Amino acid sequence: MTLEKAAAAGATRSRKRRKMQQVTMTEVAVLAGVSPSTVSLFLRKPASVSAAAGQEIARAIDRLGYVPNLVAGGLAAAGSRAVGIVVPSIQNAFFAETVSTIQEQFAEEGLQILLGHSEYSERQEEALVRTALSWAPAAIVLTGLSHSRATRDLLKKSGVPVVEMWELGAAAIDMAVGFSHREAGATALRHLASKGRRRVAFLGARTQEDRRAAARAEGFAAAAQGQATAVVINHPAPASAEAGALLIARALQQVEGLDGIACSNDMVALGVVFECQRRAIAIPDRLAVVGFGDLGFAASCNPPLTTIRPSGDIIGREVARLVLERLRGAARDREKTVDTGHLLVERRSA
Amino acid sequence: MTLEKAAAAGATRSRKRRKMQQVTMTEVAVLAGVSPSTVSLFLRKPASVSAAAGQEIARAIDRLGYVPNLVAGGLAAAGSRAVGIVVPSIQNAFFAETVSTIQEQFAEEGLQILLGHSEYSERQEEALVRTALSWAPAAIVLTGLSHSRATRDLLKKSGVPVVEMWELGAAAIDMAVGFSHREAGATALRHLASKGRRRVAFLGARTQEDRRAAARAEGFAAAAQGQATAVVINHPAPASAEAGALLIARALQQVEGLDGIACSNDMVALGVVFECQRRAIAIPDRLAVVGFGDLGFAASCNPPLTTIRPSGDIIGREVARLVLERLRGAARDREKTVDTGHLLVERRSA
DNA sequence: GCCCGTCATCATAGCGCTACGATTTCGATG
DNA sequence: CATCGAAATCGTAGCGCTATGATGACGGGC
Repeated sequence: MTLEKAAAAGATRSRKRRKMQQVTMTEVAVLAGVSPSTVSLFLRKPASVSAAAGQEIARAIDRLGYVPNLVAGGLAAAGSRAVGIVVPSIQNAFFAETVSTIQEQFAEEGLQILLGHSEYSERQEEALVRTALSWAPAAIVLTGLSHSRATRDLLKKSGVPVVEMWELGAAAIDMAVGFSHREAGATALRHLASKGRRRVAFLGARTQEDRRAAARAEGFAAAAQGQATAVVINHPAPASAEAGALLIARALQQVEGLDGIACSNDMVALGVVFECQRRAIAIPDRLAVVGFGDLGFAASCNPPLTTIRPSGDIIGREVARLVLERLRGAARDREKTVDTGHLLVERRSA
Repeated sequence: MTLEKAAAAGATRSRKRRKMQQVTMTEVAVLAGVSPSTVSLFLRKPASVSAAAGQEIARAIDRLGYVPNLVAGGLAAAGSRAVGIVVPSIQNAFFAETVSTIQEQFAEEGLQILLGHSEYSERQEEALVRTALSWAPAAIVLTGLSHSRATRDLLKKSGVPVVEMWELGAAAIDMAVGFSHREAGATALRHLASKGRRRVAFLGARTQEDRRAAARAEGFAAAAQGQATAVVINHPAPASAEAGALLIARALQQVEGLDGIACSNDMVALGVVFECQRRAIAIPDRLAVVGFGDLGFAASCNPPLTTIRPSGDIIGREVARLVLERLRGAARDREKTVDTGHLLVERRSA
């Protein structure tokens, strides 16, 4: 009996867990001569701690090199200061710009970004959302409005703020920031038509997967009614200059007297420009070219590229703003969508 | 017995905390008819749970829509399944490719990426590392070998595995994957020299901040000794086609009889190509151009761009491999550095 | 001098999960 | 059929922090 008890006690005592931290908040508290609660309070709301105590705590933190443990904090507070972001591709300059802007805005607020890319697959997106939710994130940012049923359910059930970006038009899960790609496509068509182009083509890359590129193609085709003869030509590979060269070759072959081109991406337009140089097709005289994206090189091109600017940076800023406002307690139905529009940047190519 | 329980319940009663979770592991365990430990074990090492129990648990998870809480898991396990990655810029295609590859590799292992960009500032890098460490990450991946003293100290003290990528040459904190930029610069010079170019220039963007671009410039200049007259021209803005156009204009003005150019980035080379088209300077006949990066458009250019491929994807793969091996228990001194080298891709421009 | 409101600080009880060691189960063996 | 070892399962004690409600300290008004 007594033996057993002693043995049990001994067993319990020998139980050791590896700590993850060398310096904890408690140690800071001890050194500062306050309680851990006060240290925690100081870290979260410095204003509600007296100046004297605050100074003491700050000194102790500095002296000990204390690094707060957000994992423990997140558990205790029932929610972490991380935001999950899922984009189709990190390598796509559009999303890179947006993610970059969001990260900047968040860094100031101490929010971390959990990033994933889905390769335009709803299945992968779902897996990424699932992982992100495992982190009890403060919010989740997705690209576009098309998601698997399971993704939507998961998100709704979790109650986490959700922002869908880069697309507007269909119903959003929670909040949305973006613009209508249909309209952007229509803008391209109208611009070409205004330049007297009547036999035009839309060159798309990966439109089976990229619903937004597909929407631009649709908008382009729809706006052509009675204005011009429009065809849509697609390439299954990701947008690239190479795809552009291939697509323009096919367009030239397919459309007799082709005189205008809209591309789903400036990279594709760049390929068109290169291929036209090779074939000595004058841009814009014989062929007008409109891009999409207003990527860095668009202005330096020969000729400078007329393109549609989606303003990925503004999208990023607005996404960050919505998330931040929600975190600061804005009502769930405060502001649901932001239309960032699109801008036709007219240069020389069309 | 009953009284005690009641008393305890009474004391606790008024205290309420908001739960972060609707479905917990305990509920899964109850439904599956096993203990929480077994569920946890199943989730981490399915092989060490009997097939029958495993099936039951899987069914319960599915039925309840259970989403594991990695925040709690991370706290209990003294370390999370997140990896902090800091790159100078997400918008830079080099790093985008590497991060993209790393993310793919990690997704399969259930590792999350915490991403930040430092804008080439050691101060910002330090802040990002500090935040990342707050997440008790499984590893931290940094770009380059130059970091603030505080960053190095922080990292060393934390004991977290560190991989520095995209650069080799100086001492690494822990592990490193990359290549010598000095050598890459030398390769560019040697290639130009082999083509008989004797009056050459290196066009760099942002070399005060981008130490790697600076190293390429140095390697280029050093290799020129006795081979050619080399100058280095720099532009303070980030690499872009526009910068390329500006730089080549300055180079042409500065160097009489200029016949060879190496660029710190394919984007800069693209600007050079455009500007030369405008000025009717024949590439490569009058001016040979070597880029860096082998970005998507390099092969479609007019003329196709001779460039140096740094293999950002291979770097990403190797980074992921080193991290994964370390997590699986490889010794801290198992393998420290991986040289991914660089590859001259000869096309038509030089 | 007493009461009360305000502000700063504190003690405590978990957040949901995992590691550890203990315990049980079960087939194989002598 | 008892014995043993391996495999499967379980009970428990935290991981480090924050939210909550309680306590103390202080000052103004009566």
